[in-house]
Amino acid sequence: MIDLNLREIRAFVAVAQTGSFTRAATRLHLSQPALTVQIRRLEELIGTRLFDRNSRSVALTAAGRELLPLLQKSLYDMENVLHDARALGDGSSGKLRIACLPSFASSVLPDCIRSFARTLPGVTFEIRDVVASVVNQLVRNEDVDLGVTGGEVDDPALDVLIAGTDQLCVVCPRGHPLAKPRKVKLADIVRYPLVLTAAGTSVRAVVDRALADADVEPTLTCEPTYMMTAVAMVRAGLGVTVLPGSAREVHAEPHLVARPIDDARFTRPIALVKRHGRSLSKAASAFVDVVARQLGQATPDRSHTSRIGRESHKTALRPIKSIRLE
Amino acid sequence: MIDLNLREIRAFVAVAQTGSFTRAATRLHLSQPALTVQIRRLEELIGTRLFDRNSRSVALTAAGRELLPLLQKSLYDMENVLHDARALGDGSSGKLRIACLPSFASSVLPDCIRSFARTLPGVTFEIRDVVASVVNQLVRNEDVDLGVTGGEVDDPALDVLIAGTDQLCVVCPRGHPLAKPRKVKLADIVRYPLVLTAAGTSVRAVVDRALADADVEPTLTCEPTYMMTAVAMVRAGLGVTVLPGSAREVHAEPHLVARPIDDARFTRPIALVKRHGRSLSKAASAFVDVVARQLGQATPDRSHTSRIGRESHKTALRPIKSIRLE
DNA sequence: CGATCTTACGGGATTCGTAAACATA
DNA sequence: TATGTTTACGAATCCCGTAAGATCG
Repeated sequence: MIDLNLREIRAFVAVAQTGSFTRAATRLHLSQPALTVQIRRLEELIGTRLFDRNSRSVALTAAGRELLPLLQKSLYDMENVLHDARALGDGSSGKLRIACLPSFASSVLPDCIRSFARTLPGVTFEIRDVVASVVNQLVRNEDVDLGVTGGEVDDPALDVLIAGTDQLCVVCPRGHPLAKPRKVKLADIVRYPLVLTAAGTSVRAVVDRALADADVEPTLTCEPTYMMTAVAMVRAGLGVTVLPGSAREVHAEPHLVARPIDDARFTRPIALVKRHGRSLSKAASAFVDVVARQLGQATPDRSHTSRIGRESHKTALRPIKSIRLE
Repeated sequence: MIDLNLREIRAFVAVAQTGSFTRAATRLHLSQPALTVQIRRLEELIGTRLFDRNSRSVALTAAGRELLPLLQKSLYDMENVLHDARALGDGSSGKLRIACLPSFASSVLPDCIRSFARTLPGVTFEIRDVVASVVNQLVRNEDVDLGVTGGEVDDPALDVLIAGTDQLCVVCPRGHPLAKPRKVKLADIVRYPLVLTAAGTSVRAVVDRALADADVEPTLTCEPTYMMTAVAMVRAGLGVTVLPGSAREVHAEPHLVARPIDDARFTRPIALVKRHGRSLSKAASAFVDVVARQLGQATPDRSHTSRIGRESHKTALRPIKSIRLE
């Protein structure tokens, strides 16, 4: 194994280019005798003279002439890689892999990425919008760097970086009785036929538990897989549905209204998680900061009851204020 | 400027590949704490963690994962270049550029190359067969590593490595009066019409000086540029010619005889030269040795008078014994 | 003789190995 | 608790800069 220093190659290149030890030493910010030693070391390492030199002239030997372009290219490549490595290190480049709940992916996440890209434009993203259980699995397997998941996180393989809650809303047509009262209670909701997303999502888990708690059994009209389907069914008058307030689908229908449910059980835990035992890259922790800031700005205000339609489209790029930091 | 050691990259690769500091240290013949320090140095240099590690597991970080293939490739390339460099250094590869008199190029040189290639097959050759003055100029300009030149060498820019003489021969038809006598003298030759190669060659210079010395003026039938032309003219009966005994053309005509001239002035100095102040590569000095050995074997014997024809073709690959070491 | 490379040498930084401390499954 | 990483520290080495020496044009 050849123990070589990049400095020695730089020294060789510098002497070859300047044709003088003295000038090369100046360029390298080195004393000239030190350069002599470096070149000699390199020559001994390689096993041949690289320069024919005397007090008046320095010239490449045959071996040096053949080696110069090769070593120069290797040095250049290596320096490029190290440069890239530094960029990776300080977070100014790299790829951030994120698994994310669909509701978050379609609401807060795009703004986070936009905001993030303003300060670190070199970072690219790989987003996977999947249900909570898959998010957890992807983070566990280190297939992603960060995960936005729903439900309680009690997996020791997962570290919670940001915890929050997502306010669940009841979605009903404008003019529906539920659109009127100041506070919507669980008891009010179960009076109407319900459309609920299929089992497996964290929202459905929350709703089922709350219903079981209250020992009520609502009429289930339908159990679609996608939230957008649920919205369409409500629009068609098949009943009302319960969705995360952060979900973009909630605001997609002009004739529907979303109202927060005044019941502590109807909040869904949301967490930004990473794999336990794995550190975050600079870029990743910068992203965590961005998400925290984005959510920190969020004020749980009337936007829950905001009417859907042109107004909401105007503000479509602003974060949806359903998620609250804990 | 990043001051990096190849050892540190090897350490990174080894740990990444083995997934363990201990195993990597063993592979690198290093104590494990030393490895820890090396990795830490590299991490500080790059500015980011490369491994997430605790007492039970070692895993690449995101940055490490992206960097590993890049650094591995750079390391691989660099090691290849260094390997090639060593091969260049010990003479087992490289290109040898030689400028050479045509007579030498067609006689002794091919055997030297063949003999050389047996021990150092990795070395390639670039041969230029040119007249003496051009040989000298090419060596002076460092366009070639070695030169085989004719005539006295008094250029301070040229170092003589091997000095020898080339016996000049008179070439005449079999049965010609000059083919008979035991010793051929200058006076014998000038009785016949002469074919002499054109001015500029070292042979012509030698002959001209000898003739001037003796104050004789021969009949010049023709002054061809190429020795082969001279031989053809002698074959056609236009006269006799004087050629270096080493020239292959001398033996190309079955009906001609070459006889050494018994006159000290009819020897042409031959020298293997290099550029003054430039060292020889390992391969080059090995080649000088081969040439010396080849010429050392040469015995200035009856081969001068050897009849031309099938016999000479049989021995065509053996060195032509006209050149004598000094 | 002057410009430039080489050698000599002392001080400081680097790097190694040993031993002890520390951490995690 | 056992395995494996990190920290601590002394010793050897490496590497630089200064100063003196050597060499070629």
